[in-house]
Amino acid sequence: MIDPRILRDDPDRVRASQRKRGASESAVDDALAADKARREAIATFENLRAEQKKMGKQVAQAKGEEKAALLAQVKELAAAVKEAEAAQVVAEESWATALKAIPNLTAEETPAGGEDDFVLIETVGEIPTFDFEPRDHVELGRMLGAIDLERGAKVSGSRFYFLTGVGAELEFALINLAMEQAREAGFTQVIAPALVRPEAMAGTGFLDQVDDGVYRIEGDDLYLVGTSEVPMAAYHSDEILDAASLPLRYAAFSSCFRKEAGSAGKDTKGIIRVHQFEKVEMFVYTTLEESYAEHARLLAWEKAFLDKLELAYRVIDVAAGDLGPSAARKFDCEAWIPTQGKYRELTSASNCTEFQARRLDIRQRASTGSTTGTATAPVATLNGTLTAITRAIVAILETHQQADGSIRVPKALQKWLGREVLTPIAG
RNA sequence: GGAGACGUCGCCUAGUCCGGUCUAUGGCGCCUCACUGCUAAUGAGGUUUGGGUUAACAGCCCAUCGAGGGUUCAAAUCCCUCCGUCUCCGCCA
Repeated sequence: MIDPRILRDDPDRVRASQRKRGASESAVDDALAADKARREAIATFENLRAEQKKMGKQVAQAKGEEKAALLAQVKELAAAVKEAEAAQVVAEESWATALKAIPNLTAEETPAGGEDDFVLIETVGEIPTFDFEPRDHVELGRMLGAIDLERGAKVSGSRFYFLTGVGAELEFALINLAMEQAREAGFTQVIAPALVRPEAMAGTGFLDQVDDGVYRIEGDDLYLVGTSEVPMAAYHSDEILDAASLPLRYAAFSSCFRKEAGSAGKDTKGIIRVHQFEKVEMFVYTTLEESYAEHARLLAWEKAFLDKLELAYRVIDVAAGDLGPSAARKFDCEAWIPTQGKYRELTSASNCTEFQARRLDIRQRASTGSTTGTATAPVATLNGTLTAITRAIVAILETHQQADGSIRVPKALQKWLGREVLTPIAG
């Protein structure tokens, strides 16, 4: 959620952000009104409660008739306190609801508008050309014995697949390469749970997507994560971190599950859009001040990884309307997919500033204490994909294919794959 | 899955049986100051978190004893539900 103080002191800034996203400006006025009502309810309750406490002490000391008289008096007060407290709870809840309806404030640099209003930051690598008709990843995967879509559908349904043989090997190689890079950059490697409680989902802003994006486990109040951003954001929830320990950098591996209910008919072929895949996600806790530089670093690490895969890609500054509720700014890296003739998202880096940290109550405290006490402040959270397996495989197969359907293995992957070329096993 | 024990303001801990003087005890750690060439030791003070009010990180007030309900004039303390930890049993990669 956004900083309630900014909402109160500078509502125009929030309105401007809403405009940029194409989101409702009246949400700002609703939240402001709710804030006012909340503070009034708090004042009413607290005054009554203070009086009740004072009288309670008199009751404890009084004896006999005096006590009986006080009791009768304070009983009435107790009813009023109860009522005021209930009113306060209601006011707090509607305030929280109104506040949570407002997505994160967008960064100044974030372009206004929707999906097509992104700003191109740079294009890297040369778009591959072929002196033969390139095959798509479905065909190549079949020839290599790497991707089994038919049996995926038979066993689990559409948008499922088996990675077999070199397909499975490719996944492990990509993960090893990603984790090697993460380790060298100082990240702590993590295997994260793929099932989380509703609070974790809500804290990262994904619970709203529960109908068309997120799987819920029937009978248990658990959700399958769509990204390890969820468990990693909730990892330090309800904690106060030592400022000296920041930044905390994690590289988390987990399976990711997505319903894709809203994307019927999109990417129905192959493994571009699937219900389950594995991913290595960078997740960073740092200060708000440092978050902007860290965002740039995450992007640099993503680019370094795509460079190792020897892919052609572009980097875009995603427009406000396409950010998702948590992010203030987001860079997508999109790799060229030859048979589609366009760039497709492979990785993505978001700066969520304090938005998630406020929801999940993750704060920092300066390590040098003083007598006047140390102030706490929400941390900033950022996330960036190091590698999302299925799309990485699509890009690698299609980009590095040769006329006979064999695949030239990028140098950095050779060490982990143990060979320089992947050879078809079937025509 | 069954039985039991437990959860107190960084860590440990008193308090819970028998509700009010709990404005939550003490120790450790940490912070500030004093003393001393420096450090250590010693002494004094401070040290949960959030919110309201406010010019204020001053003062005052409210909440907070795992979380949420309930009983009561009054709950760390009594009752219920949930979460978590530990021990034993059963099952199982």
